[in-house]
Amino acid sequence: MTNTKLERQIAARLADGGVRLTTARAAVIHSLAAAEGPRSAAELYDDLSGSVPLSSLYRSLAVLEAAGILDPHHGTRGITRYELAEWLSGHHHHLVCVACGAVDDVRLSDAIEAALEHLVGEVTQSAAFAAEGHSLEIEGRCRRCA
Amino acid sequence: MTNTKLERQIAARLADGGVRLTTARAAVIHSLAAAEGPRSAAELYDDLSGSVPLSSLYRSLAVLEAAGILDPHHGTRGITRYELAEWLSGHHHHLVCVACGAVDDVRLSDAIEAALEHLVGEVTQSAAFAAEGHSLEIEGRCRRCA
DNA sequence: GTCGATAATAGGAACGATTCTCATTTTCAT
DNA sequence: ATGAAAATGAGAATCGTTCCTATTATCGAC
Ligand SMILES: [Mn+2]
Ligand SMILES: [Mn+2]
Ligand SMILES: [Zn+2]
Ligand SMILES: [Zn+2]
Repeated sequence: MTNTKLERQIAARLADGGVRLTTARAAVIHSLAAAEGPRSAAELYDDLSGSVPLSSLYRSLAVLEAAGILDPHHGTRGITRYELAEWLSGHHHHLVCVACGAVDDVRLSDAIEAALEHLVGEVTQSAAFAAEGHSLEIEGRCRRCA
Repeated sequence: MTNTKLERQIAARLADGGVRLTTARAAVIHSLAAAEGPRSAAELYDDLSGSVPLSSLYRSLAVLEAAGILDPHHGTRGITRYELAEWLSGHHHHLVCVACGAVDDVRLSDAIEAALEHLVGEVTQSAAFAAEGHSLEIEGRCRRCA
């Protein structure tokens, strides 16, 4: 009965919403926790060797997103990838490969992140827009596609 | 025979690639040039009152993207929106409404944009990643959804 | 522990955005 | 005007995703 901090946080949040942590949902969460970037339904289906049917997988993803456990990320070719929500994984940004579409996480140093938040604040002061968050995507070529 | 600078730039680029500037393609470009943010195929179909069939519209968008005239933007619910490429419209960023999905352009001041580029440079120096561009999306609520 | 209410699952049908196919039409250079 | 190449339009096909429904698992009350 391992109980990491992450698992406890997730269990608590799900219990809060009256959502059950089933084995399929736990499997999805473990795959995503181990991943180095957001994963699509198809990729997770592979990761889980098809042990969770696609329809159930999609439902799990929707439920976990609604519960605030996962955040969706809309990438190339209309494919949605999911990752642990930032309150679980920490705030970060993405390196997106323009050649293969792979997405890797990148964490900014505190100084850089602070500077970025400052920029966002300055931008939205003028616009009639209530900012709630930001995401910086750096586009380029990954190792393999370099 | 109006010939704005934008039209001349586009005509030249298309000629370069042996791509014809047909009336349908010109109509798409005019709609996008007038828009205040990226537009989806369905939205353009509306803008053009169905005068360009959907299949042709999609083909036009693909051709214009391949020619470097348009840039795709992948948003919520697997919907791709297109806008004029930045070498035509100028570099800018986006305000994305988390409620309705609307996307508006936002241009950063030179000072802020320079600071942002500096941040991106610092980030990618460490990562094994050849950065080619960046996009900052500010998420929040638009006027209507506030 | 059993029971009933409620939540979750599996499988497939249905859906919507996008792409493909192909016969016809338009365009351009000659 | 003529022929080659490019573009079009209508619909079929594809693909990611969502919906439906009958069945099964889970939880709390007894
Ligand atoms: Mn991430
Ligand atoms: Mn834009
Ligand atoms: Zn790559
Ligand atoms: Zn809105």
